This record gives sequence, C-alpha cells and structure tokens, in this order.
Amino acid sequence: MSLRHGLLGLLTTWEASGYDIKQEFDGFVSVFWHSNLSQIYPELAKLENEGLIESRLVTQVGKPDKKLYQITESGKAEMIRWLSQPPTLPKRKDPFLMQAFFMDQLSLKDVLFQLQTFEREQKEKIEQMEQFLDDTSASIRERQAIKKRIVMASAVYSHAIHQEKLYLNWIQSTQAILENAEELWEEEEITYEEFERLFLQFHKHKNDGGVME
Amino acid sequence: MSLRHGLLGLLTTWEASGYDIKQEFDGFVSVFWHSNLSQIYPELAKLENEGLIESRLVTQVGKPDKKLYQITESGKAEMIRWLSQPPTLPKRKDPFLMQAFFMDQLSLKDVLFQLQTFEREQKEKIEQMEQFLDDTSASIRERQAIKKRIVMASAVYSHAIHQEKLYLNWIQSTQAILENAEELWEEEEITYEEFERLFLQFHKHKNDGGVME
DNA sequence: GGAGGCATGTAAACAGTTACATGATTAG
DNA sequence: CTAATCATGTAACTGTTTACATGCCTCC
Repeated sequence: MSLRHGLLGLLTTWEASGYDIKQEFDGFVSVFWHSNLSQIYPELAKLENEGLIESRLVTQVGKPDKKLYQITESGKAEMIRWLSQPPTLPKRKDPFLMQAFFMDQLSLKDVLFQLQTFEREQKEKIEQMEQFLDDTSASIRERQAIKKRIVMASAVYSHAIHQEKLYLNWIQSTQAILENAEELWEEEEITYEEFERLFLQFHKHKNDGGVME
Repeated sequence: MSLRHGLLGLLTTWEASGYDIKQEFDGFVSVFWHSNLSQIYPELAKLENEGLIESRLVTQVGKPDKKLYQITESGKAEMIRWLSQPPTLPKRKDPFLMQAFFMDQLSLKDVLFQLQTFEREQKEKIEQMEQFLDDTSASIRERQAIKKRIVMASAVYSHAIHQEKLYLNWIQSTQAILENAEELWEEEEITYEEFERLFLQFHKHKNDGGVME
C-alpha cells in the first residue's frame, strides 16, 4: 500500500489538489511510482475520511474550483511510521525483459528489430529525464528549497538515471553480440564450454566498478 | 496482461504443472516477473478454456496427482504475436526509492539505519543470484539446452545481476556521502551552487562506461 | 509429533486501469 | 473549431494478494 504514502509524503510539505499531485506523479515521482487520477481522487477521499489529511475548497476565476489537501498531525505520524518500517526489496515486473527472455521463438532479424525499437525509446526517455533535471536545476534557483529535501531527491533521481542508462547499455551490447553471431540462432545444443564463453560475453561488459566489498 | 504470456512462454518448451511453473517464477523468472499459485491456477484454467493450452492428468506414487499442461498451436501463435508487439517501456514501482525520497522527514541517524538494512538485504540477494547462476551453469552440463534459449536467458540474467549491483552501489555511495555530512541535515535553504556540487557528487559516481553515443 | 515439500484449488479483499461523464477557458 | 489544460469524480473491469481448505509423504 504505497500509493497512500506517496500522497501523504507529497502533502507533508505541499498543500495540493489531486490534479497537482498527478502532475508530480507524471514528473519526478514517475521514477519510483505512478498512478492515475481515477485512483488518486478516491484515495484522497479515503485519507480524509481517516483523518490523515484535511481539505479546503478554493474558488478560482477562469479555472474550475479546486480542493486543496493538507496533511494533519495524525497523517504526519503515519508517514514517519511508514518511513521507519524495515525496507522491502522491490519485486521486479518488467514486461520487456520477459519478452526478451522468450525471444528465442522469433527469428534473429525480428529480435534485432525489437531491441532496436526499445533502444530508440529508451534513449528518448533518458533525454527527457536529463532535460527534466536541467529544468529542475533552474527552478531551484528561484524556489526556496530545503537542503535535506534536495539531498534525498538528488540521490533518488540520479539513481533513476543511472538505472535507465544501464538498461540502454544492456540493449546496445546485446544487439552488438547478436548482430555478429547468426550461428547462435541455430537449433543446436550448447556445450558447457560454449555456455561459459557466451555468458561471460554478456556478463563482463563493464559494470559499475563500485564499492562492493 | 503479461502473466498469461509468462505461462505460455514457459509451456512452449516445457510441459509443466502449475506447481512446476511456480518454482520457475520463484527462480529464474523472478528477475522479471512474479506471481503466486492462487493466481497461476485460475489463469491456467482460463488459458485451457480458450484453447491456448491443453492438460493431461498424471497419477503419481507417494505424491499427489498432477495436471501437466502443454501449449497448443493456437497458443504458440498467440505467443509469437505477443513477442512481435512493440515493446513498452517498463513503468517503475519501487517502494524503497519512494521511502528514500521522503526520508528527509527522518533524523540522519534513522536514514542511515534504513540504508544499512537495505544494503544488507541487497547484498544477500546478489549473493543468492550468483549462487543460482553457478547452480544453473552446472545443470547446463547435464541438461540438453538449445543455444538460442541460453543466449537470451544469459542476456536477461546478466542484466538482472547488473541492475541489482547498481542498486547496491547506489546505496553504498549514498551512505558514504551522508555519513560525513551532518550539515546537510539542517533546516536550511540551499543555494544554487551548493545544489550543483551536491547533485554532481551523487551523479558522478561512475556509471557503466558503456556504448551510449 | 511437527515442519516442510508436493499438489490443487476457492473466496474475499485490495489495488490498479480504462471508460464514461461534465464543463469552462485558452491557445493555435 | 479543435485540441489541450484545468478540475473532479463514478463505474466497470482486470489484476494481484492473502487467507482458507485439503491431504499424503518424508525427514528430523
């Protein structure tokens, strides 16, 4: 049940309408969560019912009226409780990796086509993320922003970009390996030695050279 | 609707029971999908009803009887259709990244504790994945395995391990940055110059040094 | 005697998506 | 005059999780 804590978290520093929140979900928040209005509105109503948030109506000119929500003390407490819970490892669900896993059922030509399509879209996504970062950096200049908020946001967004770049990298090296190896696409059994060599080819393509003991 | 294609995909090369399939979902498949028996059984029944798979009963001694499923021609066609569909970018849902994003609401001490806990579990997960890989490699020796199946499986699994290692790396460098910077945890506003320096600290920690144009 | 593996399912609750419904304002 | 933005919601459907139900066999 993370959606409610996403809403609570945003409203901790923010006073916002459902519509405002959706904008955030489509922007920054999209790197770790997503939702749509028809789920957000009822969830806000529920949270208000439980006394974790409160609302006030704001009439506007030239625009429809809106309902601004803010967090209550009990909401803040719930948020702290949730943040202090032992973290759970994310469970992966990735339809493209699933497709890739079963792609031996396509011709090599078709596999390469699918990878190419994905590569194009993934590149675009990364460009958008970097664009978004530039815009955000600029708006930091104007907005009053608290240090520790920015610290955690930077940490999360930079990780998100790294993740997407790793994915792109993988697509590209997989294409490179497959392009020059039609012989892999034969209905033959593999020997253990071949397997070792093959796996290493995928696995060795440099990883993050990082801190792991 | 990827679960059905996961089932279909496994049954393409396999003849298996619901229980067998669940084992795969807890093993290799877990890097890109997960499900539980109470979802798998009804979905198999549905697929059989639609004529995409067929079953036969096998009586066993000392063990309960089981229902083995195999794919039909129409099931194979559906699988190919799905594999040829334009790939969709995975939508991220990561409760831990969400927690991290809102962790400015905890004390620095508590933040570090949460990161540490996650680090420990993530390390364990990676060790398990590498163990699993060793076991699989060994079983390749015995099983007859088709080259192109192994190619795609290697590509997917190696990417999955890289992803998890990147995550671990991130946790570790984030801890390192926060441990020596209590001043970040003050209720102060940030200047643009500070922000630039801060973000770069997170962002620059080496990434995959890969192929991106 | 109890825990865990093998094996199949149903029922209820919860989470998430898609479609429908409304209506004013603004920019192209 | 058409599409997009702002703004809030409901209804129907689909997907997922958790709890319940059964029962034999093996290992400790």
